[in-house]
Amino acid sequence: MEDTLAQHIRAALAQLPDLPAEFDPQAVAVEFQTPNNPEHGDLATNVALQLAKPLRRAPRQIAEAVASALGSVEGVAEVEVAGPGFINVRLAKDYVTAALAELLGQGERYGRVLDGEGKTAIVEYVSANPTGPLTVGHGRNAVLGDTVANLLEWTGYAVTREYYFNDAGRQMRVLGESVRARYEQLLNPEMPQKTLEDGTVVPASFPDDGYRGEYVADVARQLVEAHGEGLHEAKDETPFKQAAEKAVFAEIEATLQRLGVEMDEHFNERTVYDSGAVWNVVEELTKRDLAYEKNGATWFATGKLGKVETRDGAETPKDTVLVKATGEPTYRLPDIAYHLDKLARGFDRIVDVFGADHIATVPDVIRGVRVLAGDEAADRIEVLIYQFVTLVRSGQPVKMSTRKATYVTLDELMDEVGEDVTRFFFLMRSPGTHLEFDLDLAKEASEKNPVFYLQYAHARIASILRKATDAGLSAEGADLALLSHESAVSLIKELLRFPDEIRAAAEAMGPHKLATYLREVASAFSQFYRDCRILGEPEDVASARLALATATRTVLANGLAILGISAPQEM
RNA sequence: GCCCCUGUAGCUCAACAGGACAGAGCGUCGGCCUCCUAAGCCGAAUGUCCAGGUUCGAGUCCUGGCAGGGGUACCA
Repeated sequence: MEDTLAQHIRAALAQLPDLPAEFDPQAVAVEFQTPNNPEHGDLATNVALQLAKPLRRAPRQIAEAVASALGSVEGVAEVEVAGPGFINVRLAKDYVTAALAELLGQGERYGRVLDGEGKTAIVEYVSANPTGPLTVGHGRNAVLGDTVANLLEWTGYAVTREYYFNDAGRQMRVLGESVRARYEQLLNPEMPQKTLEDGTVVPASFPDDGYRGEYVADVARQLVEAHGEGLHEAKDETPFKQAAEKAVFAEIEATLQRLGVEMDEHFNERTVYDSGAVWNVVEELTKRDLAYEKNGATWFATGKLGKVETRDGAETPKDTVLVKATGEPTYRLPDIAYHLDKLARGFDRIVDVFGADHIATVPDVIRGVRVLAGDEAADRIEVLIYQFVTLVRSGQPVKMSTRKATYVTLDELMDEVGEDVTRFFFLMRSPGTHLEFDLDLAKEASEKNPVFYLQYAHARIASILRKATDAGLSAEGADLALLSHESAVSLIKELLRFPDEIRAAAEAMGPHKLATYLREVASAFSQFYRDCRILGEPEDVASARLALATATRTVLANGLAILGISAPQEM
């Protein structure tokens, strides 16, 4: 519809007298919005206002000319010029009912759009190293990534969900050492102990920055059961590390499954070492004179690529370390190789979901990719940065650290508030805003959580449909033109926005937009429910209203499916 | 110091690539169940951090402050 109107508008513009020579009506971008004030019609455009300056004439004058050309467009009931020059369009009733019939026909496919048809996308998310259970912070990442992946699927993309991890770094070594210390302690409870700065009492061989979570001792216990003292002679922490990795990954997997997150691929960072891709990056950069040795380390000449450091108002080029003097690469190097790998796999869109602490590192990776694979390739990478989650308990912020075990796990959160609430809580806010998670509120007030509002509306409709079926009513062949009540009409219009809302949420990578929209749908339904009874009405009216209820359930169910939240039949 | 993100109702957050009187939830106050789920509906109150600027029009863009978070590492 919007495209049709846009074409008519361009045609009308072309008919205006005395157009400036450089003005091309076909090039005009015509934007429509759905006004928040119903008095302003169903669709509104501000083209006349936008064009006032280039056309050098009054906006209302342009608007009048355009408006008069839209009146005859099929499906348009009324066109008016309002305010400073807005063109407001009201849709014809039969256009609206025809669209509703179309919606009903599509059923569980309703809302799918074809923007990405035939294209592929990869979304990398979670990507927690196996050093401990997933925490609330990982939860935001997991749920955001998963939902963005869903949105891309609904917009036509074939999506791969990938979990990137590193089990070879320093963190893992410390974890292995932590397990070993606990293991030794189990074998010899009398062994010397020490007290860490936070008061924890640990075996003397426990690393000062070791992992203190209970799961570390659990792994140690399992090792004692399986091997007895057999590992006592191990020459390094390797067997302990491997046991820990296995146990932690199993737990992570279970947590994700519970959250409704299922990955397609797990990508081990080691892959880009084993294939030599990492050293290839260094070599290629060196060839281009963009990498060099200094003080025993290998540097990426990001300074030549525009990276600067500002101090006291003076800008100086800033290079970046790729390989430390110890021979150990920094994470940027494998990250570049990993992104080249994703590009080589041919994805049209490459989405990374990162916490705010990655903001500074992203540009380095992009620079590397740009140099080695070109602009087109680099532009295929999109990074969704989300701000941190602040946990609040008893009105106090909780400092979280996996090492110190002062974290709240995702499992604990789900135990307390449920999986649906957990997902919704992470999705209802824009990724760019800090998320304050008040545990007490989430626990105590979980019944008041907005997610129940959506689920309630769905359950209510399901109940009505059951009763209607029992009463022998059917929506089949309903005369939708009978839906004339104001509440019914605005509900229909709300439902018709669904595909656009999905597109908007996908483009912005902002699932919260969909969450907000679904609330509006539920609200519109509640009003319809209040004003228009179904059971007990004359059969033709009941049938039409039943069709509208069915359509509403479709939108709620499809929307909740995208958000990964259950749509209950009863509550 | 410098860079990035954020600052909207008592609290937590929306506001669709600047658009027409800034919207929800929770909380507060007041109404509504002889009728399909009251986990609901209806009504009331409270407002864009501060100072400039651009624009027909600014919560949205620019400049300068102030506040919170994150970066600025041969940690991830």
